[in-house]
Amino acid sequence: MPDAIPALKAQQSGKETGKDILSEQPAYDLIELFFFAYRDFVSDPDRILDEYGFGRAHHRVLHFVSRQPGLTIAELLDILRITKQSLNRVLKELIEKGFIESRMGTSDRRQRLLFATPQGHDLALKLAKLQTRRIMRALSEMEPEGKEAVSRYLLRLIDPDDRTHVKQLVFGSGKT
Amino acid sequence: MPDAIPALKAQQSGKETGKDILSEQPAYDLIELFFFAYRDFVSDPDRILDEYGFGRAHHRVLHFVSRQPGLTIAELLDILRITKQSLNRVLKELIEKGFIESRMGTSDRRQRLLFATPQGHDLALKLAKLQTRRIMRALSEMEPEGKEAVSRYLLRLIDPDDRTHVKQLVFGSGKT
DNA sequence: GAGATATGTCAACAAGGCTGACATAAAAAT
DNA sequence: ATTTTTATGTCAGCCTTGTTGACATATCTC
Repeated sequence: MPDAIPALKAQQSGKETGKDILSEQPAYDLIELFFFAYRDFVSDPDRILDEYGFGRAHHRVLHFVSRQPGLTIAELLDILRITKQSLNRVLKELIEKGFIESRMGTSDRRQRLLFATPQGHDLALKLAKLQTRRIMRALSEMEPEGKEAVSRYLLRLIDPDDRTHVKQLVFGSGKT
Repeated sequence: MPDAIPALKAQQSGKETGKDILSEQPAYDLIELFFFAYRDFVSDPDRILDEYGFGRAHHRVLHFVSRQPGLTIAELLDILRITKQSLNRVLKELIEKGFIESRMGTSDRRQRLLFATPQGHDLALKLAKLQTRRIMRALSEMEPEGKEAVSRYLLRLIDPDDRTHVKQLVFGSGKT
């Protein structure tokens, strides 16, 4: 990281007020690459979603419901970090159009358990494959350790409090 | 990548219709980690932006103008991929509040060259440092090759057509 | 039975995208 | 020199997706 070098020198030669110099020198490269990568990454599904009259909000909901059959509203809200009113708007549309089904909870009948219909699974898979194509292109020619590094990096960008939760969600159990 | 293994087996044992099996098996882990990481990454600056009456759109504009003094409207539009009307709304506010300055182009007087004011640079730096803290936390205990891998991965997620442009923007010249 | 919890819903609003139409000044082309 | 193209600005209205606040219902828990 070229940006860090002048900072390090400044610190070593003189005295700085900041606590940790390395964290004080902006990592412009990773900040900007993250922006551009995300910009392009989420744009792939847009065209397809459009055909169904859906947006990115629908995509997120459908994705997690498809991945976690039986997800409750509360769990989904915790994943997406939006209000129940916002969620309900898109969820309602997904249900009306037959992509998601809501069943009453068995142990707790106040809960709604969400399931993707076959149609819902199809669409979710289609979109996931599209994004996977981009990911595979980026991973190609990359060592397994490289993929490991990327995975660990992304995981550690997440708020520490959420990491175990996310790990469970993503990997199924609790490893890294 | 555990997801790819069953696919590979399916392909090797039988015959599939898809072109490339590896790209057909959803990389759920990287898809979801990317979502959660981005969610938390962009949330850091929000509180500070709020104090100034700004949103994420203002942040993006300010960031790139601060990083590239003399950026033109057209270049900014190309980076952000939004319409000029959308850009103008937030840009106007940034100029009115004294965070960005717009000067007439010298060689082409139709152009507006954008510059961050000292106040603008201060805010941009403050936000960049905040995000850098998260990045450094994620990179800690990571080998230099790990950081390299992350950087290359993000770069290669970007549309191929844009990569050289982004490289120039991010790294200053044209290396990788 | 009382209170807490999971969800649904109405209404209003804000941010930040979009389209379409039109205006101006300056550069470029003829 | 005139015409055309380009870079930007602006008005008006719309859409998606987020927000808050208030209130309703069913069900679980104590």
